[in-house]
Amino acid sequence: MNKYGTILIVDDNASILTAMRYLLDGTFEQVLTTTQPDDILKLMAQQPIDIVLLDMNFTLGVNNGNEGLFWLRAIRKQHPQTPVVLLTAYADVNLAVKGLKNGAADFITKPWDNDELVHKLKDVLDMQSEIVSLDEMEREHIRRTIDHCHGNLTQAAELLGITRQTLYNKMKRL
Amino acid sequence: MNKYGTILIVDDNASILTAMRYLLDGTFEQVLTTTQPDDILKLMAQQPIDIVLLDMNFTLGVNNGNEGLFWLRAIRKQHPQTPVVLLTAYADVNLAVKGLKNGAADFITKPWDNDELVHKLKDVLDMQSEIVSLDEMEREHIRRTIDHCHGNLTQAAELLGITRQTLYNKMKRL
DNA sequence: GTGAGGTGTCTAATTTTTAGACGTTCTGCA
DNA sequence: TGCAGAACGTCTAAAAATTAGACACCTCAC
Repeated sequence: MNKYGTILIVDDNASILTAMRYLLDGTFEQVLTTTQPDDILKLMAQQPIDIVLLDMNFTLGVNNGNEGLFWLRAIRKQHPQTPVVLLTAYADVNLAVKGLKNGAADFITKPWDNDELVHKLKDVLDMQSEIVSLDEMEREHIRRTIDHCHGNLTQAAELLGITRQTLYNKMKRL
Repeated sequence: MNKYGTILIVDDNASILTAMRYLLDGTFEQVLTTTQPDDILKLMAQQPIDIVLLDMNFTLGVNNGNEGLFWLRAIRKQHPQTPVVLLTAYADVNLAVKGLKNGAADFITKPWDNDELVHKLKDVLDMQSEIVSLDEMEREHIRRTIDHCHGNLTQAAELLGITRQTLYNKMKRL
């Protein structure tokens, strides 16, 4: 079975980290953990992290998840390509929704089901690893742009920063 | 004040449609409404729709929102670029979350606040209208791909479907 | 130490993009 | 209805980018 790279787990409860490490050791090549959210960006700068599992309920400071959202945004800002999965209390769906709208890839409620957790993490990584060719990306973006301009090719070309003729070329090539 | 194009509102309650039409007439150039979800794709095929406001609680058939999710998916499949905003019952956050994960742009709970509704719709449209140049999109995708390959340029070039030299060129041009 | 794989650089041929021009068609508006 | 501005479709020649292929160098695992 292929392993899934490096995961970083952030939770202020050390025993949860131990449980997680034990659970995920077989799935990931490397499992990093920290109780200090301040360490997140430092760790991510030191080495490539493939996914972050972030607890939203820090007992220190305000307990409304704002701190979790703060760190989520900080991670997203520095590493927009790294998926972040949230851990929230079972009741706190609202917070999870806020998290999703701030770019989290998914969320998991505590207490969690081990199999489901692993499955969700794998899903997220499988999803985001679909890197497409530059041509394919270009095609898709051109299609979106033309659609956005309701078919006005002149305007679409201008938005795309290319000449109208080049847009014709690219469309002909399909 | 610039108007925001065409909105399509889908709700099986005709009086809600009337209220919506009255509310949104000043904000949108054209307000289309229907009580028949079957009409959605037909209408969208006939003319460009800029945003869809979709009720999730159809009284006909099952009332667990599955029908709403079904239509959301149908819209997303045919028109992945058109934002869909969901209308759900106040209690039904779970359904809204499912909707967001199925590609909805946002959701609004019934009963709704008029100002908030208009504001959310505008937000969604302002957001998605950020079409970037082809170069910018290319840069971003290249950055993501290289990151995904942890810096292995040969592998990144192959994934992108271009030669290594071309990747060098594009990176030099920044 | 050696072989596989990645890097950085080069060349010459090919392809793409560009600016600019032209007449035609569409569209909004008076 | 007719007009003007905008978009369309097509063309040219010059400039720029991409390509395949080659070469020497590095470094890491075995």
